[in-house]
Amino acid sequence: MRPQKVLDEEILIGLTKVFRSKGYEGASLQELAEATGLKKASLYHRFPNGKKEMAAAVLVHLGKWVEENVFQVLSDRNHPPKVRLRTGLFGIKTLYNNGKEVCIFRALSMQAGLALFEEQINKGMKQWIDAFNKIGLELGLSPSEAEKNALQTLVEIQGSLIVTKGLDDLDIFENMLKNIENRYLEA
Amino acid sequence: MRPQKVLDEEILIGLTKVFRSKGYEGASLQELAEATGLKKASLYHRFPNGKKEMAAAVLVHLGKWVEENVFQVLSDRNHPPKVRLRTGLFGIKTLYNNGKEVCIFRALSMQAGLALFEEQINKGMKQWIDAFNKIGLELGLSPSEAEKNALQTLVEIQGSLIVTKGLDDLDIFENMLKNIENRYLEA
DNA sequence: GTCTATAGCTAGATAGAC
DNA sequence: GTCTATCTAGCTATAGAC
Repeated sequence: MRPQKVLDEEILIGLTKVFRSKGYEGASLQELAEATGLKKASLYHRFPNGKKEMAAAVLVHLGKWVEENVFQVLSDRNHPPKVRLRTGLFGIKTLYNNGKEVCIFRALSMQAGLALFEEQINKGMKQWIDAFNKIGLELGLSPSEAEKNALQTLVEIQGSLIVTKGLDDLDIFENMLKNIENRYLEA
Repeated sequence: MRPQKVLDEEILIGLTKVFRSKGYEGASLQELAEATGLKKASLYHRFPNGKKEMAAAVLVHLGKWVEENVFQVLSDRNHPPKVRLRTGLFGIKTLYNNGKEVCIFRALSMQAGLALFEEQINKGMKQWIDAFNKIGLELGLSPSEAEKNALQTLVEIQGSLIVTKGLDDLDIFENMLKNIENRYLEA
């Protein structure tokens, strides 16, 4: 076995960067190869099913990151709910690089005909709502309020990312995260 | 002069449909031609600068629709502010076809390197905020509250469109419009 | 496992007849 | 103004040497 020239982790980071900034259709194999430091044919060796598989791998990779740095943090009973909420929101801030980076769901949801992504996106969003629903309950919200707050939180994160980019103003994302935290703590 | 086989309005409707559902990179000249009922070469006769010009025309066309059916409605002094708010929000509901259609800003903001779109998107978002800021003031909000509410409204519209599509649940968009209205009226 | 080279295709865009 | 036919460039993907 010949040693890998580029580690899997580094490849995924490169792929993520390109898909996030260019979207699925906009990301060319050329760019993906350059961003990973591999030649096109080598990328196909790692991902035999081509571009689709690369994008799917990016979704899984980011999903794992969120699982560790957001969902697990929010549900970690070793810490009080308030601390978990704060830490989880910090994970979200990191995920989107303070609002500079786009949500991968958005980047990959624009191309048609790839039902695989739609399902992963649907599942992913449900996980987000579920995670925030639970922390809301632990913070003393009623079931109906917790549910409402969780949906609202997802909407505000997604919406503020769009508006942050459109108006080129990182404060919008930053402030929205603070508002989300305060709404949970005041309740 | 030979008569136009397809009217400008119809062409724009076809182009809009494709760009909105496929995004900029994902929309092929093939599809754009089919959607408009013209052949590719004929499309180039109408839009000599090609795909870029077609997308720009779509932005202008939708911008005019919003100007008429949202901004002018919100600022029409012939009606009381509450009625205007309700009617403007109904225009927004129509614009996005109850949440089934994507925001054109989102559809066109994913491709890189076309500064033209970025500028139009930035300008468009500022207009939205400005319009909601004014109606907020007329409804008796303080300047700082009106500003906050206007930004929040844009975030919630954009975010709810994303989540509505991701979770395939039109109620999310519908309810968010109601929440927006109530927040203004209760203030 | 990585590479060079290239196949096969479709994209965006044009030429020129009518 | 619309069409058929076509160009060229870029795309995704593969073959096969090392």
